[in-house]
Amino acid sequence: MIDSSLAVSCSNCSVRRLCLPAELSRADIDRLERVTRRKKVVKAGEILYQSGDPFQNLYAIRSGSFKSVVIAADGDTQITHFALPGELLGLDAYSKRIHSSYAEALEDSSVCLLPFAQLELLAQQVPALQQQIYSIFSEELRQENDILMLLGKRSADTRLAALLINISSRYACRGYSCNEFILSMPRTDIANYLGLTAETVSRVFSRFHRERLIKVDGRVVKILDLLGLSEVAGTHCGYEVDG
Amino acid sequence: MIDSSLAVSCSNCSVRRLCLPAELSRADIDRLERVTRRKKVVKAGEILYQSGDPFQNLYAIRSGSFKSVVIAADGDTQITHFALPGELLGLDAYSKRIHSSYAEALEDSSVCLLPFAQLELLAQQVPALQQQIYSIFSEELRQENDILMLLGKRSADTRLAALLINISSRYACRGYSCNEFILSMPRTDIANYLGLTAETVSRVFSRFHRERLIKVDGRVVKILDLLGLSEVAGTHCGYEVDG
DNA sequence: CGAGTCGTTGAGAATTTTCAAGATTAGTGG
DNA sequence: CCACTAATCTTGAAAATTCTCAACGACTCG
Repeated sequence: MIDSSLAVSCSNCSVRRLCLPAELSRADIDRLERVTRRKKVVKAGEILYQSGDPFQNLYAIRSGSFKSVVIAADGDTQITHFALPGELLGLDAYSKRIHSSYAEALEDSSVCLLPFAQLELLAQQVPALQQQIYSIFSEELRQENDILMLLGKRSADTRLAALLINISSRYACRGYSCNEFILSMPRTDIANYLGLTAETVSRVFSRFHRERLIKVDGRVVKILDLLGLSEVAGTHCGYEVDG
Repeated sequence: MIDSSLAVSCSNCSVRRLCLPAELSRADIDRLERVTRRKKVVKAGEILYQSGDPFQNLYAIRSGSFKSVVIAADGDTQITHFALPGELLGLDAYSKRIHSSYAEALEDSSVCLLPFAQLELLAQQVPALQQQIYSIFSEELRQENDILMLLGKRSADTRLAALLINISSRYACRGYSCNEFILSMPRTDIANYLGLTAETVSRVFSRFHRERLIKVDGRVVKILDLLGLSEVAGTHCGYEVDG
């Protein structure tokens, strides 16, 4: 259960601001690190938390990736997020104290457990931490806007291009390569997420490949022409992409 | 600028929990109400805040409705939210201290201004208020999941049905009629939001009408067969609809 | 009253899905 | 290490859906 290797350094982590706020005293940092020390390994296909589970932790992804999935009344499932290394899972469960979606590892992954109750207590005593938590919530909402923008697109081309740029940018933010990466999710998951069929997703991948926008080999994607891809997407999806 | 009529009573407001937390002392409530007293009237088509504006307030909608719109790199616009009476606008701007979308009134509206800086200060002294703010952030994220679910649907029918149920449920939550309501946004806005064209939206409305799922007269919608509509939507979109 | 916006409907064009078959990859057990 | 099974991915062709372009009526606002 406990993983001692540090696949994602804390300095590249989305919760770095939370774990290592600049204005904390040494004593506060120690207290915080005591709270955020627990790690967990989740194998590909395993569930991190189930829909209906009580809310206890936030999860910071140290390595690997997850999908969050909501189950509809009729049993249909809808993928609502792909979570990448350095990102957070579970924030939406606070208000109801219950997870309304489940999170499944797309590959062997490792997460950092953040017990929210303890975090909350500490934040009451440390205003800087308080503000970090607001920031994280708010940033999460802002990134949702990028996703809504992506899903509001009408054509399959546009949506897939926007998704690729979105993922690329999110890797860039964490210091990973933004030109070449592995899509850890199967085509069916991408299709579900984008409101398309797996066949359409596959065809668009092939076409992008033929048009030399990207190089695709199974789940390995290399972006060859970011500008061209951006034009197809018609957006930067909210992320700044520098050279 | 200041509106003295109370179109939405505070007890029906989404921020009621924020404005009137149960565990506050009389003195704290007074302090809070001093902070949340300012109101603003926004006429149909007017902008509440512009993209790029500095973040200062949250806005609780007392009456009327808004759309939030993101402008893409290529000038394309994407509607990311419809905000109804009792709901909040602006939470996503906290982290960057700047609004990344603009909010436009869909009809003559009235909002309650919540200066976040002051709210934040007060929250540091009142843990109950702190938790309400987390709750509001988190609830906002959870509702985003409902929207992602809706946009992940593949057919126009399903998406529009899901949107109608979503809006109906949101009215129900605030104590308004969930069977009959006015869609304050034009068809083009619904289409933009759902990733469809206005013509398709119009056609689906007509079909739903013919199939006696709803009664449509321009922007007035009456739900005749909620169960049937839910079946088309394939989901309750996260809201419980009783009776 | 006239101009403009909004909503509806039709018909052909374009896109996407569906259904089906093969190719490739991944995982398993011998 | 190989063979075998299962899952994933790709591609094709026909069917279904949605979009585009166009026309027209209803409504609103100067």
